[in-house]
Amino acid sequence: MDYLQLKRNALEKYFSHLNPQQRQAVFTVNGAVLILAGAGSGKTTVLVNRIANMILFGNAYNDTTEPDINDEDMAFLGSCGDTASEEDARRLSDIVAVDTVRPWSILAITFTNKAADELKNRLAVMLGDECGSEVHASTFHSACARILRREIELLGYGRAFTIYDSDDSKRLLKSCIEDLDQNIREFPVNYVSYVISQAKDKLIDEDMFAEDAQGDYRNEIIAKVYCEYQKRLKAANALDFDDIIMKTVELFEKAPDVLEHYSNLYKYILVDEYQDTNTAQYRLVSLLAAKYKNLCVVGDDDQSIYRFRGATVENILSFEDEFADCTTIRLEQNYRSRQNILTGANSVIAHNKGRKAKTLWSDRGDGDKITLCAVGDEREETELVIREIGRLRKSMDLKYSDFTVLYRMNAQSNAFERRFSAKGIPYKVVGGLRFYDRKEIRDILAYLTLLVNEYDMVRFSRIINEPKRNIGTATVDMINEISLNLGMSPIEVMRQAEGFAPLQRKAKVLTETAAMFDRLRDYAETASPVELIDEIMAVTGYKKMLDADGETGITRLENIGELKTNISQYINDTLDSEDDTPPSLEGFLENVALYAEGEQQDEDADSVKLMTIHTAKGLEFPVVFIVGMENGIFPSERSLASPADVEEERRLAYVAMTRAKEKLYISYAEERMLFGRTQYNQESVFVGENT
DNA sequence: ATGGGGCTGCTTTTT
DNA sequence: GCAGCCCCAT
Repeated sequence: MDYLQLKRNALEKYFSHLNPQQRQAVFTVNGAVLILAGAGSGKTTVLVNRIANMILFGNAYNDTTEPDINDEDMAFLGSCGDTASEEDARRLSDIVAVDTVRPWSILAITFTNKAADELKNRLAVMLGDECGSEVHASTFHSACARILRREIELLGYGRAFTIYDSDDSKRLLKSCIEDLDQNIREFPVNYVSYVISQAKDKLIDEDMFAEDAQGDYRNEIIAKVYCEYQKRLKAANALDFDDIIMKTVELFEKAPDVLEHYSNLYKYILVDEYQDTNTAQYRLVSLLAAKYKNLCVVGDDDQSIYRFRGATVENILSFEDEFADCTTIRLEQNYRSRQNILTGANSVIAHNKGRKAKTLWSDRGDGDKITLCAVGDEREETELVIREIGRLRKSMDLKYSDFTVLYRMNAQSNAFERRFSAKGIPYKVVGGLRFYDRKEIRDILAYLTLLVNEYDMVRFSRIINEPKRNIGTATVDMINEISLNLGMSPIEVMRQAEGFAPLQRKAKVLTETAAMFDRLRDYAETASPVELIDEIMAVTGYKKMLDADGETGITRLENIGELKTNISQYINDTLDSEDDTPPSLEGFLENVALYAEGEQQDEDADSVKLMTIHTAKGLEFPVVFIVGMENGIFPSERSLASPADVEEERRLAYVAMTRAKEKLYISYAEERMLFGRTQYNQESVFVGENT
């Protein structure tokens, strides 16, 4: 056998735990690659192995040059086993490697921190901790925030910018609408926020929006609000989530040398869940990949369920047109579910038009048929689920944690929670209120933020009278107005309260409070963040306030204790990771803003899981109940009018069905109490489509 | 400036 | 059904 043959055999053996399509994806290193990865097809495994291949062997598999090889190495190539040890891998790499990629030249982008963490962990296992952690695996937002921390001064913001989540940004938006003297009823914050966010997702800035709005009364006003909102964000030295992407694109377009720098740094780019990218993210990736054109995107158009937040399936659908020499690979073997479940899911999704046809298959056997259950009302639905859980626990020896109930809307969890409690069935609602959304946590974080960025007007307004200091809304509005007009920070305005006529009556309390902030800032110079929180709690009277608040006060103090634990953990983790950035308060706050993980849930707890289908994406469970399969619920009432929306709902149904490994139940009720009213629904159109 | 009572409105969610 | 928000009374 010649060298090329031996080399390929050896590499195929090294990756023999993958199927042929997965291996093709792993070996295709250069140029544009589209990996259409069906549900449960081992997508993350492919990503991890592809990165490992790039680092260890580079383009060895497809390279056709024949180097001089000594007999000993040739013999090794012919003999190296399929359970290659790390030593064997090194030697194989020494012999065959061609154009290997340095780990830090790889940018792997995901949507969630969870996905980024999983990628990092599996890379560390496969490549060793050191090499694994050198790969840049992060979310769109943290990758961009990292870049902006270095470069944002080019756009006129300060490097200590704060990141506003949707609650912060809605507060700011509300103040803009009110100050522009608009009727809040006619321009509800949620609506305006949605419109502006949609615009930002499409890279439409306030000037472009104003131009497009000409002649449309509502949009003309929204354009004014948008403009004011951006002005205030900048004054507060803050970016909202959408800005993080949009400003990075703006930076790259304005400063070609900066783009050049990052293009040279990230020579290989991988994007996970590509079907969920929006226009801004698409543009960002295009800009970064334009120079070397090594772009690999992974996704499944059938699992695109985030259209409502700007995701455009078109990005994945048109990828092959965009990159003419693109290699497309389909992963259709499913390692998760029984065939009967997949057959049902395939048959439902086949009703969608304009998709990249895929047919999932499994060699795990047929398994049971999907169980369809018509019930009278939501009460009967819960009884059905409880009965089946009891039955299967006995007959199949399953644990509570093997069961999951999936629903379309959070409001549907209520009926299950009540009945599960009544019957003593342990359950856990996954998702919902997050730790960092709690009032007390947001308040303490607002204090911390102000010590880093005293221009942050939203956080200032949040806590300046919390606990009560007799500084009411009228005074706060006045401070903010002066601050905006003079370009001073609100705290600076308070310091100089004596000098502003409208504030003179309140001057005493204002200067005192400003002095308190100054002392805290001095304290922060030398104290650890945990000590700083204790000092804030004591000095501001926040602790006193909670102490006086009985039960809720105790819980809230406990939560703040939890926050302190999180900070210590962050500091330890950052020290351990030998990252180039040392731990800091700023770093922690960014971490909180971009990594607001949900409630820590003990994975071991033996409980039935309740969650929305959106939350379940990417997860798998032995037994799944999809409940409320009724027109008006699923597909949702609001989607019924638009075929495109119903298609998205159908994809959602597909995601739900493909979560199940062993058994799948689908139920629908004739009558259902929702939002305090009884409604009568027909079975969902999707029910009939699954056979 | 603050607290209480009525009214609305309400998919899906991550960053 | 209920939470959050607005307005009004104190």
